[in-house]
Amino acid sequence: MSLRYAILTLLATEPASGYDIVKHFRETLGYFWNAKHQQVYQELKKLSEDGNVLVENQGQEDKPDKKNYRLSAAGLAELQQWLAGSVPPNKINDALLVKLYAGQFTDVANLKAEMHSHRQTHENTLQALLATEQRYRKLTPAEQAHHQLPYLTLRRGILGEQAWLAWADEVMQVLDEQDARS
Amino acid sequence: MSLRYAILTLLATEPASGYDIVKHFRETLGYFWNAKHQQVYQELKKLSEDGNVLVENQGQEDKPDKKNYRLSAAGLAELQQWLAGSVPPNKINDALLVKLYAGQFTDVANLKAEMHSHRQTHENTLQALLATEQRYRKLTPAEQAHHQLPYLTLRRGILGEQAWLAWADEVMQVLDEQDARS
DNA sequence: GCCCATTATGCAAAAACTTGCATAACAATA
DNA sequence: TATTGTTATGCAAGTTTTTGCATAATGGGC
Repeated sequence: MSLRYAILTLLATEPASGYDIVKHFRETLGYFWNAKHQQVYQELKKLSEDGNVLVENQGQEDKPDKKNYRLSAAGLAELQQWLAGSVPPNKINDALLVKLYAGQFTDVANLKAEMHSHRQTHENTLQALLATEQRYRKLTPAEQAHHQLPYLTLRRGILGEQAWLAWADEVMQVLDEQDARS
Repeated sequence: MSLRYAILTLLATEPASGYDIVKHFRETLGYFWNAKHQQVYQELKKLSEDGNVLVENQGQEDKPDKKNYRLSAAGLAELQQWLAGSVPPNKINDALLVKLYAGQFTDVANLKAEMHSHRQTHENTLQALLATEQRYRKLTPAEQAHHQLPYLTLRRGILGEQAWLAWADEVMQVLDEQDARS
């Protein structure tokens, strides 16, 4: 349900195509929002039918045509109405933790390999977030103030990933000990 | 898709009813798995049809009858097959971060109230997890060793919640400053 | 020249998940 | 005594999300 509002939020800052939005989720905002392209296209269609966004077809010469979406007054109103309410706490479903919980039914080597692979992903994410933070820190105070709230969400990503990696170290230590004992 | 394996994992430790499983998710494992009761009942039905679990109707005197599910050999095999593969990295969709990101379109008081309310939830969760950790620490070394992997998932919950709260402090500080300036 | 990645959109079907309603007995509380 | 909470299960319908397929042009590497 909140995908709708995630899209409206992006469009509130600047007009974009479905492709742009998907790219944004994948490359920049993946630490707090993820969606497949089909889901985004479908939601944009609905938003368009409901009058929350306006579409403009843009023919491009060397690339496929794109549809440029921008927020309508009604769209901004709906976003603000959503913002006025409270959002439910996050639902967590973590398959990796299920696997660890059930770890006694598989071998330690498997668990170690899995942790290793996930740690790589999280390390990559953290590095990308830290690089973004560096770029933020080089902005002028006025620019920083302007992006302060998005920056706070970036901080969530950074602190979250650091905590994940600290946890992974604990896990690897225990798994190494288990390995040594067998 | 992993709900299936979360359920098989719980049943691998001990037989349980749908109600028991839901309760377990809600009260104990909510920091890494969540599901509504309907979803659990539906999945148990499928697991039963596929021969992965065995059912036994238990009449109870003062309470409604319950269905006791336990893992079959085929169920254990399927769980182990799933464990042998790798699990995809977690998909994150955090509506609170969307709201913060779009914070410029609402007022600071609203954001502060929302953060406050979420912080309360996370503090309660952390306290519950820390209490569970204290109980674990009072076990004998042999018992601790037996629950070492579930304990590692508990650590994830604790480190995750602590990181969340540390982040919330950063956010509240910024929001207080913004409030003071206006 | 062939394959793959990127840009750009979409339909159709399946699977996963939520919401609303329904039943039913007991215990505690207002 | 009426309502609410806990135990215990489930159907039916809806919404959300995923998966599979499809098209189409350009540019780069082998």
